[in-house]
Amino acid sequence: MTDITVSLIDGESVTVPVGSSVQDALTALLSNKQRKITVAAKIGDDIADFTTILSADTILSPIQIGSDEALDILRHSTSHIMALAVRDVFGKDVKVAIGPSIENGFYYDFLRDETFNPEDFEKIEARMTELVREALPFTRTELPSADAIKKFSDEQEKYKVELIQDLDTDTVSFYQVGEFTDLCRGPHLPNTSFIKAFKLLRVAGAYWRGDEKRDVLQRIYGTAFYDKKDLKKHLNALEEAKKRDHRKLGKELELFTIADEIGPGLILWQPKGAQLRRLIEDFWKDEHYRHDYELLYTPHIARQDLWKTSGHLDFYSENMYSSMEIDEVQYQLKPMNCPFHIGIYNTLKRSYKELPIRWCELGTVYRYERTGALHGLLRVRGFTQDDAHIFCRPDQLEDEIFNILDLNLHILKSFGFDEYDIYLSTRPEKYVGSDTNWERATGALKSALDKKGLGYMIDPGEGVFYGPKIDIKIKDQLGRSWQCSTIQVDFNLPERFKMGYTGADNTEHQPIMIHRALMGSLERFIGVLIEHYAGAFPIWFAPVQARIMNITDDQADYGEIVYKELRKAGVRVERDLRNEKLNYKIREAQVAKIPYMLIIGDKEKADNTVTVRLRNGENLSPMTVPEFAKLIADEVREGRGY
RNA sequence: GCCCACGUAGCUCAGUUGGUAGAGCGCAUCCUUGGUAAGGAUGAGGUCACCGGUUCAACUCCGGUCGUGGGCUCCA
Repeated sequence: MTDITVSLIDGESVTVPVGSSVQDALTALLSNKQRKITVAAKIGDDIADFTTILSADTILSPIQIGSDEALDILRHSTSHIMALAVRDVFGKDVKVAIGPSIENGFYYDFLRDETFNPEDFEKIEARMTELVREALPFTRTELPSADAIKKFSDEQEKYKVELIQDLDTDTVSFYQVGEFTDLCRGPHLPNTSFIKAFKLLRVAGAYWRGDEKRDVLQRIYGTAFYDKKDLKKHLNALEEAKKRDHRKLGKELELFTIADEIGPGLILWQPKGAQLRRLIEDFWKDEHYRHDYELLYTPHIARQDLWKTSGHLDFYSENMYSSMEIDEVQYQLKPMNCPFHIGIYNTLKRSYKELPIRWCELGTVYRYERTGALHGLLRVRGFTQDDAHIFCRPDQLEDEIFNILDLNLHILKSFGFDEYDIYLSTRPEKYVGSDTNWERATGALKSALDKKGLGYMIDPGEGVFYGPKIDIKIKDQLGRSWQCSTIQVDFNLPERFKMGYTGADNTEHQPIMIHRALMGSLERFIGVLIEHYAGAFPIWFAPVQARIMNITDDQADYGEIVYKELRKAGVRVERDLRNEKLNYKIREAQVAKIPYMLIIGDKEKADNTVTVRLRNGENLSPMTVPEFAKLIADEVREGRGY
């Protein structure tokens, strides 16, 4: 038997006998102690199965522990182990569906009459630990599809039967670990001993194949790592995210509330939340003015006919609230602001010289969301979009998109977001508008992104039926992504509302319309801001910038004077002049995440100063009230950018 | 909407096998006047989400309604 030499991606090579598999090559590799432990390998772009027979010209790239791919393989394998453990503990009456790896973990869907509870988790985890300790190998086999269907029919595994039927291939592969043989493409770990750390996290209902008309399965979520430290780190991150939950902080910091008697998905802004929102709105309006936008206000309801013309009644009615009758005419609550802006456009005959027109509005809209979809500030039924519509000529489109991106990134950056995932969505199967227009618009979006130097991913066919769009997801301090900004080209509404302008050639043309929201909605954006800053907002938009606290009652009168002076100077200041110990007052201010604590005792009163404590515990030397007001003003100017 | 869990004082939560409720924080009053993360005492707060049923008796058991949370988008 002759040997073959398999090249490795890094230029090395390994020699194995003819007929060897990937596993043999990996084993040979592992004997070289210099290399890190490998859990799988890739041939080209495909993850190679261990049983794949190698040829001499194969280029193998080993997947090292620590890579994202290795984590996927680990988690997918752990889901098999969990399924095996579940059936060991609860019997084969538990039917299995699918068990993929997902971001940060894995799940497996089961059909079982009783529900899984936390005590069950302990039993399952205990059994999993035993299985891991046994270092059970994962072995691959293949069967003709017909035989596989028979096998699973005999075992009454109807989900597996359906999966194979839908695959429509001649043969299917299986992986066996212990007693559990699962339909699976692989790849898997060499054996279970690679699973060093795992944890089951929660159980939730999930429809078979995501279809709400089909069986509801029980989905057990878990996560796994190659190292116990990584698991601990991940669990700590989950804890940290919990602490930052905007619903929890919103209550603790008295920012907003949602009341049963008022209704789900309807936000009540408390004074501090309202202040926070006002500061954001003011900044937004100022920035739009500086970027040559005009501000609009429009009503919350409109005649139903408007929504017929716009087409919303045809394609959006399930998200709209039912109509109300006023003077025998039907009116409906607005789910979008666009038709109103168009209404303003259409009140005058427009010339090409007027374009582009840039109109913005903080427009409050109402949309029906299913109760199960509601979530704090992030998904609500009444919300305020930071909306704008730009009406322009085709030759202006690219510049306008560029300007929007410019303003968009500037605003996001001002709030501390400078990492983004950008998606460009192209023409879907069903669409309106000419192919030429679509191509031109998509090209304009692309070149604006390129000019701005922004990397982006293409979401093919994910555009809205009326035009292509750019979506921007921002990343918060914990690295989580949030969809906020959207920029959409629209060929539909200008047509439906018969919008026009007179061109230089004295004939009528149709303007292009751009919809865009940068923060998405104030509700969502503030929700994300709360989590991003964990409630400790920068000075320039912190609802409270400073709190005055006296040491004894003797300085209460001085505290009042300082309070009035700072308030006049425009500082957002509170006073805590209660008969309490300083320690106690500092603790409360600290919990409330107040940026500056102004401490006044006899010394400060005599010198006409305040002692400044920062929320990080640091102290500044005493300063006069005007000095402190200037410090705040400077910091605000720096944060706002001017 | 669907599945599971949950709903007790303003907040965070206890409440054993059915016998109409507790703690801490907060709040009020008093004592204390204390220099950088909780001083002490006393007291007031509850139709146990709502509606109905079982029972001599329901916060507790059963049914319904409303609301909240985790999911239902990642597809061998």
